[in-house]
Amino acid sequence: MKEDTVITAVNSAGYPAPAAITADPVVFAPWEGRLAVLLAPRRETPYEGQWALPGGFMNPEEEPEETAQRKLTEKTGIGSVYLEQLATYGSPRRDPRGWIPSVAYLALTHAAVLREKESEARWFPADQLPDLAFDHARIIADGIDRLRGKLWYSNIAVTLLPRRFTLVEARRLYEAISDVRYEVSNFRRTLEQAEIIRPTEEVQQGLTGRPARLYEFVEQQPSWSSRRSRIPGTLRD
Amino acid sequence: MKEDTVITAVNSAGYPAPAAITADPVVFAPWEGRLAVLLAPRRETPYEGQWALPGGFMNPEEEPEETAQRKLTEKTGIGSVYLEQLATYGSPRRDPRGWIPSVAYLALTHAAVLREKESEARWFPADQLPDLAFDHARIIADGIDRLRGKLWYSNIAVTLLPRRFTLVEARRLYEAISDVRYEVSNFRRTLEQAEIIRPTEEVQQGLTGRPARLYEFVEQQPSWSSRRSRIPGTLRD
DNA sequence: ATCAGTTATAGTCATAATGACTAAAAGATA
DNA sequence: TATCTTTTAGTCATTATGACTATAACTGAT
Repeated sequence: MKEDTVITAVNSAGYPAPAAITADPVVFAPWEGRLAVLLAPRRETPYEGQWALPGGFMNPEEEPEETAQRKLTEKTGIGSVYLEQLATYGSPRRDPRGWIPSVAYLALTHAAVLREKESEARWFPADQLPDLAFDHARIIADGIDRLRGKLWYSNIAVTLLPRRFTLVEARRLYEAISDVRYEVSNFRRTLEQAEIIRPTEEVQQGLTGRPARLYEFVEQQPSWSSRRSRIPGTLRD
Repeated sequence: MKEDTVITAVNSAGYPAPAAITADPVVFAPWEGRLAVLLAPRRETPYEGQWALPGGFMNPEEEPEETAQRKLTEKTGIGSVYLEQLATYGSPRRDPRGWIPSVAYLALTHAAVLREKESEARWFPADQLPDLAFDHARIIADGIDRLRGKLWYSNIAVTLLPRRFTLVEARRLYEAISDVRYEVSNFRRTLEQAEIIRPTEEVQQGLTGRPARLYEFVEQQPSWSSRRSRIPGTLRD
């Protein structure tokens, strides 16, 4: 495809159609104590050389979520991750190539799944992003908002931590996402009382100090927490 | 267009493209004490004669949200409503005509905006829906979930009530949406304490009994409530 | 005018949750 | 064994919540 070429499409009924649809995963992971986003360099026009979300064109017969996962694997080598739909960006001017809406996905995983040697993709701290292609900066900002919004009302963080983790690890993650410091003791009480996490029998040997107990998430699949708060009392009967 | 005709599209770069994209508003309003959804009868194949969301095809150069509003007005005569993106339904088999993703919108308004005489659209109780075209039953279910989820954590109900309202009106609405009965006194306390609503000087003369004070929403635009709950104590500094 | 009958508002109060601390436990090291 | 470090495990005053009870403001009938 030549530079500055606008792609168009007309359907068999004679009406203009979108030139294509893309699916773009916004992949988050804890990385060096911070929340990081996975970006891949663009290898083609437009925005060649700039960083972008590791997404791409949907194929016919493909669910958008499948596209997000497939493109993520193609561009970064990363396998199956947690995906939830974020939003669709459909402004007709968001892509210089033409009318190409994008379905964005919130994706969560661990930083370790990326083999940096075998991929051109890289982690970037969520608050220090490079120049991004298309409207991807906006999409990432919306992804961060979603993640923050669900953090304390779901066990969404389950996908960002190993199966067993210490309270310090969990607290660092929550602090990295929300950009707020929590009081250690109350942090544990809140998560335990909301039945988001549960202690196990295991402890982890630290380098120094008392060994930390290992915790696990109560449910395995991310879901909204059952605890209702701020909702007024109901009537019996 | 003939029945059972599949529409296809190929873009100018030679790749298959979606045949079209639609935008579908899920319009809610309080109606006869219940939560109701606005539906319009389909006048064309496929699903001719069945009830469907009042949406339709996006034009090029159009934002999806504009499409949702335009189609709503075309099909029901209703003017500007509150719109927020709900989700995109992109399964390649969701529309028998071909590859046609739909961007669904949550729309909120008052039942009175529909002039029933001048439109074929109708309100249906959200828990008594007729057979629906496409995957619209699923879309509406997701819309109800979204509305319930935000009910107590935002002032989203502002768009469903008149500018000034009584506590009983507000409570009936909250009960209709959440399908839960609330204790009167605690209901008021919760909404006032969360600074979602605020009392005014006015009172409304009822048919019988003590007149009810009129309330208003604190902010005018729907937004997430500032009150943080279940989030553990932070550290000072 | 007074007295029910209604519908709203305005408390009360025991219990639970929250925010801010303090104490103690369990390891490594001097 | 003393000391330093990192975690866990309380304590406690304050606030929020759930479930009631009391009072206020109106209408209509005696």
